[in-house]
Amino acid sequence: MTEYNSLEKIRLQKLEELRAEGVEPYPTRAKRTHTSKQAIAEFELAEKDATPEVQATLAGRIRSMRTGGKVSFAHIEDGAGKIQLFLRINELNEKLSFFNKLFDLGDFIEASGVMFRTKSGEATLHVYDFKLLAKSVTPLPADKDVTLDDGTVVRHASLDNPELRARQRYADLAVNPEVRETFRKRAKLVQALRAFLDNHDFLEVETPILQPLYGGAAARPFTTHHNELDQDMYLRISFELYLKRLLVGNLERVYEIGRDFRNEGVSFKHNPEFTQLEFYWAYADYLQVMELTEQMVAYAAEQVTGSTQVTFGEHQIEFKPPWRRLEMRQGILEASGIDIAEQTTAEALFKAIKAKHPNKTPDPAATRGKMIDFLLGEFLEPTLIQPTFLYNYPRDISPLAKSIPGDALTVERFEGYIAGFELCNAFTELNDPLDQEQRFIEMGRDYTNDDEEKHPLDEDYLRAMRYGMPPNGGFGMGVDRLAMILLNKHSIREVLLFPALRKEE
RNA sequence: GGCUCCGUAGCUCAACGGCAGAGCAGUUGACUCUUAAUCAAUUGGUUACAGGUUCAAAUCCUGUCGGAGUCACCA
Repeated sequence: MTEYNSLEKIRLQKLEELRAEGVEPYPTRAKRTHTSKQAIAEFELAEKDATPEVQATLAGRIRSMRTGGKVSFAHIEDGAGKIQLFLRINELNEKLSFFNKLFDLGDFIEASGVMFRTKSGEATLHVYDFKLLAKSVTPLPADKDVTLDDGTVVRHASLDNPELRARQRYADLAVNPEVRETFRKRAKLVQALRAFLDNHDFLEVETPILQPLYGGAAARPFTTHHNELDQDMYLRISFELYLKRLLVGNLERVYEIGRDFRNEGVSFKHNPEFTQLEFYWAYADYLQVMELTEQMVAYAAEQVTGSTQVTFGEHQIEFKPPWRRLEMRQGILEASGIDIAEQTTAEALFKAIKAKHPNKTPDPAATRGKMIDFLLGEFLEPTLIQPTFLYNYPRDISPLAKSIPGDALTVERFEGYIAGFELCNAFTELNDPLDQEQRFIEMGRDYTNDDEEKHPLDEDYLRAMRYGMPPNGGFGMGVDRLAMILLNKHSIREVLLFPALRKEE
């Protein structure tokens, strides 16, 4: 049974009074002829005539009320904006006090009347009749600023608590217009990415989220169970292996935008489910993917913000191609003073790091690739503020990427870095089934200490590859992270409508 | 998971061993052009939860729950 607080009890009482007056507080249908924006625009146009006559029926939520005995004002807010209502006893008679007494902030109403301009100059609907559309029982968080006696203005942010804002995103959206704007822009971002790929002849596809075997990344999966099949299933950790199966099927350019699930830590840049974009491009290599990537992201930035240059915290980020290209060996050499090409084994590399940076050493049991990744994260990554393609990665941490001809330790892979963190990951895809099988086996050996993290060997994927897979370039990007950068939000929770939270109570 | 900080009225916050407060919101009344309306009066609390120390606990201690930050983890 719901327990109501004192404010809610008062509103429930009003709800009963409304019913007693014969007013249905939740009528089935609403009517409107104009949005707030349309009504104002139409009125401003009509004002050029001597006698503007714009009749309108508006619908929206009451956001402020200034009630009086014989005249009241209110603002309602709809999807397009806010508009003021003017209610006068002359037209409404006893309905005015009915409005003053029984209507509350947060109620949805429908109001009909004629547009006019108040003495203070605001385009306003002179209300001839109104109707309740939905009673609000729980008050929305108050939003108002107050000037104190000493003259200082205290802004009472309507809803500021990050936990409440995330848990009750509906209330956050209802009272914080800038939050609505953030999510409109996020939608625009996804639209722009989709439009860009569509225009480049990529086919949008949907592959299984619920999979008998997970793969395509090194991450712990969520596990579930299908009752009728009596079989464990996994929520996907990447789209990669399914999308590449489609290349075997002669679909030359495919992409998917959807949700990945990784059963790992939560942080300002990690949510257990996140939106991923992956595409695979037959007959292309990672250099061509690089070019397409910088074009795509620049296009998206422009569509979302109107410019290829955006502000992220203290940084001005310029997305206009071409982006900086930095070979990983060179980047790590400059950032840490260690040349990974000279250290061809894990043992040698560990010694070199320990000699140079005794306070910053990786796990001595790590593979060479993991140590290189450590150097990258520790020394190089924080310095990559402007969009940068870091390319040529160690083979042993890239089991799905193709080796550089003549270099057994390195693969054709790049990651895009912006504002000091990883945005995307791409490579010339491995299409040799025998090499791929070998890599799976190697991964299994490297990860034996941690069962959940090892790359499971996907027999069906190898079978698909044996039919023949065209050479291709593949790409993956965290859409939430791009949204963070474009919208200048420093936590992934700010760009997710409903971020993962522990359950209440 | 480790460490640090936080949880007080519907919302935003004070009080930091000595009577639990303010602004907004709410309630009652006044006001026929208000607009972050104004004026007068007024309601609202198991201080997240459980235990302990103390003459006295929102305040100090322990535990639990939830959150934030950070580290670890995360190609």
